[in-house]
Amino acid sequence: MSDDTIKIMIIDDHPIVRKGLHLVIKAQGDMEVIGEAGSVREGITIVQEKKPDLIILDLTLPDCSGIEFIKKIKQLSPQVKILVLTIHEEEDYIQKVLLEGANGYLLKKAADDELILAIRAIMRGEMVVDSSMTKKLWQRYLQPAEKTQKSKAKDMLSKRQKEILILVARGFTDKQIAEKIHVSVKTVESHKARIKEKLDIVHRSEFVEYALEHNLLDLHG
Amino acid sequence: MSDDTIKIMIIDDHPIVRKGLHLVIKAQGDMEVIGEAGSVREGITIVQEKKPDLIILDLTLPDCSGIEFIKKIKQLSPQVKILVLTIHEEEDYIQKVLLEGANGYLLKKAADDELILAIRAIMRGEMVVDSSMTKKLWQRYLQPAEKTQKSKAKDMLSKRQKEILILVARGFTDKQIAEKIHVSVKTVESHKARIKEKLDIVHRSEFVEYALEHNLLDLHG
DNA sequence: ATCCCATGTCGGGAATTACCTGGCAGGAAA
DNA sequence: TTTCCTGCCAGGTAATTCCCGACATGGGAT
Repeated sequence: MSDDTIKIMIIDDHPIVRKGLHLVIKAQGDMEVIGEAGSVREGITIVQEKKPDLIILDLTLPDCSGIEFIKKIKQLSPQVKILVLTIHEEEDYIQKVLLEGANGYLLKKAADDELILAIRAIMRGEMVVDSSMTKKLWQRYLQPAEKTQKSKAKDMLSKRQKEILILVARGFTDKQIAEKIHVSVKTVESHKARIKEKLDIVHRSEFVEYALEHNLLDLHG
Repeated sequence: MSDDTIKIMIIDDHPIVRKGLHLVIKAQGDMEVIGEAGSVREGITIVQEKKPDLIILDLTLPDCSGIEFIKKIKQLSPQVKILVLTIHEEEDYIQKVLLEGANGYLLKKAADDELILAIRAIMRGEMVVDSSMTKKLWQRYLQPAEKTQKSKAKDMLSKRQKEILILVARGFTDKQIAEKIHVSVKTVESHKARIKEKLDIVHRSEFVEYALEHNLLDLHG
């Protein structure tokens, strides 16, 4: 801790990517990879043991979402810097990630020297966001309440509503949904009605569109 | 060409992954990376100039599908080996890729020494498939006609049927679809009925499921 | 040449589903 | 405490989908 070597830890479920990052970092004189992990479980253990200065984190981990991980890490050791490195260009992710306390958000399509620059910037206390994402960020924040509210609507939907939104988008009828969640068809209908009101939508296809845009579908039960 | 160094080219749109691969390969004594590209256009040019022995190819490229690329390369220089390295675990991909003449299919979650082993195996003339995919392959080929036909059904669906399948999955009503493609509601209905028969499905949700499994949705018009 | 069959195009009428209006209870927020 | 939001539910009506058909066309097999 006394020397100024930056202790870095890599969490990514693709060994090849880990290796690449490892080698890129090792090529720098003042950085050192002190741990690698392919899952959240491993990750947390190693973080506690090795106490890295900075964690390079891929969001799509097998056991749980990277966002949960950020939350946990920031609880355990708030001083550790987190650089998210991902393929996701969706706006939702970056907002959540930054709100959870990540210090940087870089896309995997970034060049490797961008990564090094980002690490140094973060260690100086700056926040780094991939340039191709900043445009989207600006759009989001410069937009007046109107659309912004809709964008935030996912968070405004209750758990139940989000649940039903997804089931509708997956093509289930109200009846099927009612059976799935053990309520009457009428209840499902009124939930749907309120979702429609909130999101200002009319057609079923807009449920799908919304779910698609917010990555609520993606192959699973 | 006279010495036995394996000349490798990397095509992947993530520079960090490229770097990683590059460094992993360079660490071997008998391999050399003679070119990198982040897109198909670049890729083809470099292949023609540098004449690599083996191409490591990511399927998700910005300008066009990796499958098209394989086709082109195999036309231009049939002797070049192609190792597909991807995150896609879907069965569809691997089948197409191998049919197009790829010599290997590895997932990015593979370890880096697996990659090296794969390269050597391919250069010996073997075919390499990621172990986590082989199970799926077996399932596919061991299954009697019944389900296999369903798997192949996507190709068996007519253009019109596929078009309608997607629209249904996107949540449009028959009426809306009819307007979109300028036919009567009744026509849409009979198309749907025939799709259902072919795919042996009953509910709308199965349209969505099918479309999701076959990557027919993914954010676009 | 002829038959077969998948495809693309339609209807009528029945069955199912979704929508609108309205109500009620409980909890959180103001 | 009052208001707002949520989750729950019904009746009646409108819309959608399903199940029976139909017919013309064009490619493949016999």
